[in-house]
Amino acid sequence: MMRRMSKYPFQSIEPKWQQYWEEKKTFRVTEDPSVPPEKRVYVLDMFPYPSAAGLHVGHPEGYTATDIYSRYLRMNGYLVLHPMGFDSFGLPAENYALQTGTHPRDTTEANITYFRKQIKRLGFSYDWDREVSTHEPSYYKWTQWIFLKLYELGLAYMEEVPVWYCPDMGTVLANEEVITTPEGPRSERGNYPVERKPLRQWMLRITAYADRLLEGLDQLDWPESIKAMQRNWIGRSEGADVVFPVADSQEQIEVFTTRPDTLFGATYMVMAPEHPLVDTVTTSDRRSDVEAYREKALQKTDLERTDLAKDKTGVFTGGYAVNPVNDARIPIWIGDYILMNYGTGAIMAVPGHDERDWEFAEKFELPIVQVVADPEREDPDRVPSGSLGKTLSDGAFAGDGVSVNSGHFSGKRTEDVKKEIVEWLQERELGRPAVNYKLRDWIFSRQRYWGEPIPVVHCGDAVVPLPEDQLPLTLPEVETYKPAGTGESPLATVDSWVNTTCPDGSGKPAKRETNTMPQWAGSCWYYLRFIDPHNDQEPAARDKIDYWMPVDLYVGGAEHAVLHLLYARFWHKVLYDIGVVNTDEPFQRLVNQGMILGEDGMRMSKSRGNVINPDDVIQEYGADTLRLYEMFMGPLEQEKPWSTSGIAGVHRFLDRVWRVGRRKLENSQAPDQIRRLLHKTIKKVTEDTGTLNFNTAISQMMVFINELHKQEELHREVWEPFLRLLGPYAPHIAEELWQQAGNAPSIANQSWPTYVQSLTEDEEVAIAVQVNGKVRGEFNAPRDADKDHLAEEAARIDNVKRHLDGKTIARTIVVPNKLVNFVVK
RNA sequence: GCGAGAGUGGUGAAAUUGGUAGACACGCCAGAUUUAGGAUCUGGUGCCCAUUCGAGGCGUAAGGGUUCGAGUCCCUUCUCUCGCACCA
Repeated sequence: MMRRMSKYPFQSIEPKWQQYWEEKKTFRVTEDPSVPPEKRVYVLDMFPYPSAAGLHVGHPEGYTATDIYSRYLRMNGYLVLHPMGFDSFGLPAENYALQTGTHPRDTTEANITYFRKQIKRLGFSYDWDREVSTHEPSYYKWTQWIFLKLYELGLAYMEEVPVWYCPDMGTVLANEEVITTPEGPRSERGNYPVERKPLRQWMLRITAYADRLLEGLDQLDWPESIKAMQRNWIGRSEGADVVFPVADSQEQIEVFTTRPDTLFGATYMVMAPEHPLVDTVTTSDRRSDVEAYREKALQKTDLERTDLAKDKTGVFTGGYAVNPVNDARIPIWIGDYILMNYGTGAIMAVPGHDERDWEFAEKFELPIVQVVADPEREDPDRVPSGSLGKTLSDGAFAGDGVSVNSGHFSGKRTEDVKKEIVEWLQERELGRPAVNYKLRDWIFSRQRYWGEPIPVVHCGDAVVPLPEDQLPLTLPEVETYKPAGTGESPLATVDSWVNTTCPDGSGKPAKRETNTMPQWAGSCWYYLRFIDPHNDQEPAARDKIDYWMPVDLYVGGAEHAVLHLLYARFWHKVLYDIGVVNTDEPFQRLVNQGMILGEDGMRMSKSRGNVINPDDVIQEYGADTLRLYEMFMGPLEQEKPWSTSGIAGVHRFLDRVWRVGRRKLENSQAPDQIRRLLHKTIKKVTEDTGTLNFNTAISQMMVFINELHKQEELHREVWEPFLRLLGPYAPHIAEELWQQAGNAPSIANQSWPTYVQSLTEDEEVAIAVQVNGKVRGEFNAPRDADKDHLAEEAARIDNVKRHLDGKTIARTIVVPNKLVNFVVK
């Protein structure tokens, strides 16, 4: 590799200023009551999991963005809370322990040390006195405390549920941690096969907050896509529960439907194979078929019940139900496309107006009846009652229309029928309005070692929460990190820890809960701990929470769109309800930084060999270059590929800044043109920094430096404001040049430069001249020259004359300071 | 299929309320300086013609519309990315 001949000694400048900031605690922030609320800002990064691989180039992207913004705000007189910490519980450290026997704490803390060092090398303006790590007992004491609150509120409970179990990891995973792959369901982390298994688990009743989680989204300044994903995940749907009596029986089957208006078209029912009434409705002659199907379906849950769903399957139970609106006897089937854990686990099938039911009915030759007509395709009054109308000529019609073949509801619009039919059912106690959610309760326990122990004790069959004064319940040392093999965590093997006495005062022997919390737990509330990181009386003091919350800007990757951001919102709302926090939502504004791809435009990965290591970049070009380059690549939110020559270009800019800065500073007035350019630059950089459009701000600074570079002299009156603009972006070189200009550090404490509007506008402007909308010439005119004058001037241009020659001017449009357009015939 | 977003030079990208498309940077070409250079400096660079002078044509995924004027507004179509995916 060739030696770089840089004249710009970033190798010595950067450590110098990092040390300065650290020693002087330049970025420490304390709550100052004299700062008015609108001048207090909380700027937060998603804290990292300290992996063994160290920082990747994606980390500095978001971190640089918030750093620039924070520095910019400080220079504008804001008090900025800008902390950093580590999400330090998690599976990789435990897997490593499994292989090597190294305590996860040792691995984790070594990784944190390395991460912190790497992050500091980028010169971010964090208040490091507020650093927290979720694995520290002083932190997870309060994670456990919040769990106890959830338990008290009935929001944490135990239940035997079919859960995703991963034999390779010996643990249970949340639905959200399981992904569908061509090989079947797999763990999101590690890509291990997983299977369904009923196990007793801790659950959090997030569904109780479904509506509030949904409604809360409206007031948030978040990307639409993230809000849409959360709405979709919550999956609220309104409809009705309807009761179908089972024929010749006292039993009844309840179904959930979003289309009560199609009730007259329900020609059969389908229940999930696991439905408790299957046995009851099945007739003896159908029993063996039903049993066999059920068996198969239950096995299939281990595989992809959803993936095999392309071809619908099911069997007839032999039983019949009665359609409550028309007393029709309709057959009851079971089919695995009906999920037990949504709605009531049974449906009324309306094949005419539901594609899935249509498919099923076609396959098993079940009757299809049309009960809605599409007025755009046919006249509702002429729909035949015995056969299907035009609306159903190419399959089910699931849209809204006008009811037909529906007794006295016929002729009315879908929307109205929905309402009226539910009222009709309600009067007869055959149904009621109902709401369902796709959102399920959150499976909260993990059979792992490296997580927060769940602070409860099992006294016989009773679950007794640990008293608060016994928190934190710390992790014991263990011999082995292997799961117990019984579906229990490694903690189950530590008798001395598991066996305890019941905290109810009876002193009876009892056993500790051996499950631990998922990694999401610690990250659900870390933003609150940053506010008061050393408080040993409560998670954070309420007055400090009042001072800072909510988070004004939260920046991180879109991969946390649903999980982390939904869980954190849930906890926050609970904390709001019990008075711990002052706001209903934690993160007012969210920005997702786009992923940085490899030079080949592909996702960076070791196997592709396209990984860029930030350490190498800093080594070769310096932290300021890395920061500036990542911001210059393109809009923050956008995905963008790395470019090695692109970073060299940005480095060239800083080199040039440095070389310009070597000139002797003149205290005389700068040329008018330079002063004007400075003011334009201040304006552009101010606006773009405030709106996080860092790429265009940088490009304006480049324009300025390119111009200064052409000059012989350097004037203090333009140089110092420029350095202050550069400061948030490339803080090390800015500090150094600021000092070299004879100023006392730190530039970070300087005020942001202001511009004079009149100086951002040139006295002379270029006016484009168009004939019929095509540019035919250009001339200079004084700013704000009057319209008639501009039109006259424009018409004098030779080329314009040629195009006007022999034609009549029908209209002349003059846009002041911009253009003149002659419309000719 | 549903939901969200995006299509602009060889590349990353700019472009107030509709007002000179391509700022800035990379790459490339030519030149200067240099023992050398992924150094530095100067000039050029959307495409097609002409190439000596621009009084030229075409250009923002495709087609249509509104307008004196459209990357920007409206309609239709296509492509791509991301998310969800039998949720009744």
